[in-house]
Amino acid sequence: MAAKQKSRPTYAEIAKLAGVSEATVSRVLNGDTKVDTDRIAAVNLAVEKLGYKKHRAAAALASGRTGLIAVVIDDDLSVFQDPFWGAITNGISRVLMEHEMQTLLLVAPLEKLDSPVAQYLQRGEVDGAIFLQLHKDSLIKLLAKQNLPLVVNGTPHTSNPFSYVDSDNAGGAFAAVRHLVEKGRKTIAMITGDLDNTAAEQRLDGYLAACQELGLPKVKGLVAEGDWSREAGIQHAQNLMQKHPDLDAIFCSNDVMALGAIAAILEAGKSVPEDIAVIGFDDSYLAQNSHPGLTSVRQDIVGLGMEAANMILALVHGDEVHSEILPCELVIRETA
Amino acid sequence: MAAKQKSRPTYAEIAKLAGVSEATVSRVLNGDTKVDTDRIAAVNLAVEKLGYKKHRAAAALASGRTGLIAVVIDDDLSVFQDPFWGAITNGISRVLMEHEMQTLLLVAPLEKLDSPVAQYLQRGEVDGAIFLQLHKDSLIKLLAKQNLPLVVNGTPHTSNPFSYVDSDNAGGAFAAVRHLVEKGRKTIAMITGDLDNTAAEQRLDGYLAACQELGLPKVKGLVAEGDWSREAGIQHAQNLMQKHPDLDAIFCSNDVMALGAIAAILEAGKSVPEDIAVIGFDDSYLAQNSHPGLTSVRQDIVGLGMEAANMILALVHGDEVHSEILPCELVIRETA
DNA sequence: GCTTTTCGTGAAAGCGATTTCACGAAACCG
DNA sequence: CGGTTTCGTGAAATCGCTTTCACGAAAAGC
Repeated sequence: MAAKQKSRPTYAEIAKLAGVSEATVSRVLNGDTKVDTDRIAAVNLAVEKLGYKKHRAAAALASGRTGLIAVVIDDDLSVFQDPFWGAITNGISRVLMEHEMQTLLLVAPLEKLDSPVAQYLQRGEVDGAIFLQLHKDSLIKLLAKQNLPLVVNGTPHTSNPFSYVDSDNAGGAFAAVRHLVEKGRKTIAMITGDLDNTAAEQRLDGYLAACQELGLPKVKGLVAEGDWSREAGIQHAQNLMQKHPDLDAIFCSNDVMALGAIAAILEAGKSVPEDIAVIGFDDSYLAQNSHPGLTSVRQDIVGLGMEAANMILALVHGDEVHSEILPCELVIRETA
Repeated sequence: MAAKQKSRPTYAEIAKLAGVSEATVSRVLNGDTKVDTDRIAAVNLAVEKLGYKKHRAAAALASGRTGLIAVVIDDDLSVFQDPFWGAITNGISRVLMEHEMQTLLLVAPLEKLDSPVAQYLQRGEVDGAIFLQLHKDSLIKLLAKQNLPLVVNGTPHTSNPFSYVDSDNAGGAFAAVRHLVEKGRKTIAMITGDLDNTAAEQRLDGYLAACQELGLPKVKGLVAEGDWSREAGIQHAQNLMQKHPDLDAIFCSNDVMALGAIAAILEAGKSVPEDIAVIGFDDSYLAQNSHPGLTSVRQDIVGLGMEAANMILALVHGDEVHSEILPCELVIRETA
């Protein structure tokens, strides 16, 4: 049924060939240092000669460690279209593979604490888990309590003790606003993402901090809460233009809304960036292929993935880790 | 080191509670029908009561079946940005999960036959593999020879005996051209993808077939071979406009090139779709968020994934399968 | 009605690693 | 220099499930 292999070598054969016991083979292969140097060499030689590779299932059964790290994706429909998780998973996978660990993909709705995925994770079938697109903390808390090594992508809402990786959303937003100011823009609006989301919140914080520190006059009504959608971009851009005739820049919390805003601006007979400059966030495919080219804040998504993987490896290994914030970079194109 | 569980129930406990032997428990849990009905019920009841879940590693060790299906992604850099594989992997993952199988992600360069991934696959650590973005057939052939159940996404180059899933690329292209003709377009050019790629080839075939069947006059030089990039779209659109002043439509083999073409057309002072209509392929994020809205051929990517998963399940189960071609759908927006 | 199949079942032998435990040798101690 | 530790090592138990095998009972065949 399964593929037939020319039966793989086992510890028994290595032990015989190297003239040691199976226990010693295990010690060598698991990096136990308290083994005679000659024996280590002998075992390694035998391993080499036989082309031996560990049988994962057997190792997992005996040791309780599976060599698997789950990448958990909270599945709502938006996920299908968003290249973000592809990139981050890619980064994770590379790092894990280098360390002989495998990436197990778990895509499922996580709303319930007793969902199949939740149960699966509690069952010890993976050595650790990396959560992407986290909406609620409850499951994580539960798992953390059970000592499952965990890393979260994105800053958690509550100040919980779990480690996370995130982009410097505030810093990226700050850089965007600074760029606009340097270009002489005076009335800079922002269309935020869904503010339930910590990333959206942080980007708003960065915008507000920049406005303050760079001495922009405080104007009411320049911040509009969007929901990441193109429609929100269009709608809010229209409103903003109407309410603020002197509006000369809009910073959007993602590229989709930025493109929506640009469409609305052009529709209104104004030009980008001459009349109104626009900056997006993510430097997605969209920004790179839009016309005119969208200036946007780039996150190092693959880097986030690699960092997350390194953290989980450390945790599994029993080391302490601290959360990581990766810098963002402003990519300047034509719209600002 | 690994998470500590309150020790899970085992066959021993189920057997005792149900008053049968462990062998019978195994039979029931693996769907062996030749067991007394009462005993089946008793076992199921015990399983329920104890909240038992099979220990995968143990089952894998004993049976040689791992319950894992590898999703293999040939890793070149473009993968990072392309939402395609995220969507298809998502489709795969859902179906597998429903069948208690797990999705193992393998992202790595596959150029060599002795790469780590290649070795891994040959080692029987997965029950089957689904290949995405296949560039060369050699590895697949090797694995097929070793009886590893395989499904490929995309039509293979050579007519090999492995099963595959693909979109009806030719049909999609045909529909695009037909739409253009129905809109009264007379001089329809095509910018293809990299023609080493079977999808690009099939889309070209569809275009050519449509031209012929719909009675378009044969004009030399209306087909330009691109490479999927925005730059190719720009460049070829410029050339085409120059060589064919009466050009009134361009069909592109993907959305990225279509957006490039549109940029070039606008740059040349012409309008879309009034002067020149443009249709892309993929109905990606880009098409949905572009301005003006890009008419594009949609593939059912998640459907491809689900189909691939069903096929691999059948193969693992020992059933025969036949390759699947899923229909494409033209999504009409503003550019054509 | 007696032999031959078939059928359901449990005992027990793996699957291939890991890990505990005990033992002899070497190193350390006072 | 006797005695206690430490150290490297192998034998053997173990992980939890699957599967073969043999056996008694029931069904079928003559």
